[in-house]
Amino acid sequence: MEENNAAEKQLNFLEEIIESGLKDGTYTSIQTRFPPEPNGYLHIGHAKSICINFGLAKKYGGKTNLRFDDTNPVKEDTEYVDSIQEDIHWLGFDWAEKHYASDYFEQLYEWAELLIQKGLAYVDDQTLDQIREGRGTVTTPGKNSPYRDRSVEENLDLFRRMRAGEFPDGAKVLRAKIDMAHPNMMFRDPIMYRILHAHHHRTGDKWCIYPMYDYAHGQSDSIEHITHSICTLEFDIHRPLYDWFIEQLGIWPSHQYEFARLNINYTVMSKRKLLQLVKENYVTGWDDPRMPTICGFRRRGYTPESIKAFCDRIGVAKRDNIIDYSLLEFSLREHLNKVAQRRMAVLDPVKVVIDNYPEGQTEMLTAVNNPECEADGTRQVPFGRELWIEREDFMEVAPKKYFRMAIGQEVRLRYAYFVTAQSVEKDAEGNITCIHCTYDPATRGGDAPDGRKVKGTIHWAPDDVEEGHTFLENLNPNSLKVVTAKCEPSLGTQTSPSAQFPDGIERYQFERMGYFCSDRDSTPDHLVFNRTCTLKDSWAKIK
RNA sequence: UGUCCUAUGGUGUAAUGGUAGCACAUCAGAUUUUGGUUCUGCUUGUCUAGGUUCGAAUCCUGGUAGGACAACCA
Repeated sequence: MEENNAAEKQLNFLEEIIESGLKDGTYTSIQTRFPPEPNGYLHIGHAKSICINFGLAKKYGGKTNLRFDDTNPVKEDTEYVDSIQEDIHWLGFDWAEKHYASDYFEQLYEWAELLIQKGLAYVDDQTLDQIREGRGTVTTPGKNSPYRDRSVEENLDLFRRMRAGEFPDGAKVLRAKIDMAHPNMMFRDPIMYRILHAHHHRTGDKWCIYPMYDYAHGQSDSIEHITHSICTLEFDIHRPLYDWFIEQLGIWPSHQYEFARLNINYTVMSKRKLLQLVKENYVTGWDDPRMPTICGFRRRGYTPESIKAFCDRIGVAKRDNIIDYSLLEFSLREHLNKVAQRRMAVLDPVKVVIDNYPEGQTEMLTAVNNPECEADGTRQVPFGRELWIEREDFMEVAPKKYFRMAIGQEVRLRYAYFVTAQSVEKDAEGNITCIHCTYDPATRGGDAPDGRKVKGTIHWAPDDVEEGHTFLENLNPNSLKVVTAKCEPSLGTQTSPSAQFPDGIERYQFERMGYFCSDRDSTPDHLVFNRTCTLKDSWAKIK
């Protein structure tokens, strides 16, 4: 008990902040939010943020809102708002309230007029380049705009006319009046509104001025009484401005906290780059199984549980990090090992003939569905004189420590018999086309009554009259590899997915080969599986 | 030659002035009708130089290294 308490005491820095605020009465419950911009699909990095925001609220009995940060109509689309909601639900989270920053446009506008009246905002007529130049650099101060000292009346009039659509895009902006020499660039009269005659996915053509992130985010948090506005490190420098708007407006004070974003080695985690992969057709879509998007991982066969377990393991801190991809795979295998039923499929088949097995005979053998879950029971697999094994499971001459099939080396065909290879047939190029074996009828099921052992057990698939009716889409990190495989018939007859997978995606372990899931392109006549990941392979290291 | 953030094994993450722990990875062994799973064990770490203290990963100062900020993006 004490040990458990000690373990629970190991809090991340956000949990510490929350607990101390709860303890000193700063707030009695917490409110978080997940604030995606609907300009792309969610990726594994967003999963971390989702787990933090929803997870923290759940842990401390608070609530989490979903808020679309839709302040830039030219990049946003309803396709993205739909996919984002689907992905959050698939991960197993649900929001207390759903909002859009665009719901607050009117309020934001009124607050902008208030700031103008307080002499804290002005309309600037400078061009984009002039503004950029006037801002200075990180090491040199900026210069005041010649329009900086317009009267409150003139600013109000101009701003209203901006809203009324009297000016073209880029003609004017509304700026906060702070300090053009401030060492934090964010304070050098940041732009609050720009003119954009663009159709918004929710507000249509109602507006032609749109607020900038810095002018919208904190106030949106404030409106929703977000106690902990959690974002990534690059917004750290925005926090003083976030606080400034809230203070000048005198509104409910939300507070922002920053954590280090997720990086995974070998993994592209930039929305912009992922968009490019899709737009330029390097991949088949946002849900291409090679994409690190949530829908990509879903199609690839990852489970929500494994992604959440991963997010749990990586922790939350403020230092930059690069997580080993192997940690993601570990979390995946950990879950799938427990719940995925086993099947046998031969991805790179070579023919085997058991010469002393009666011609024309077939028999049914019993195979365990999941050794990790007895309740999953068993299934029957047809066995006959001719069958298929993996090409890499045979060598004419076995090197040291090679325990698979070789001439004269007895191996077990899983759940079937001990067999010994005797000879091979080859084609003109010298490729093996058929392996001739003998079997020991006394070893039915895979055990020898005389107690003798074999070093290796290999999987196999029965000979199939319908040539190549099963396909496998086999995923490599950098390429799409499609192979035609042989598999046991039970795979084709599966009609209802395991209760373990409420998302309706069938997932299996193909013994000794890896975890695979049915692809949405799969049909009863033409099964398509995606390889989710391989099994750990200690033989590959020995080789 | 600015402001801010960060620095603990290979990778992450704890230790909140008192024995540097956990996970992944790696390596070795045991078990195994999956070279899977499971189990056991090993190796590897406080950026640096001072200071405070009985005692510093932790507090202070300087250095070094990495990162963020100069969109009318979020």
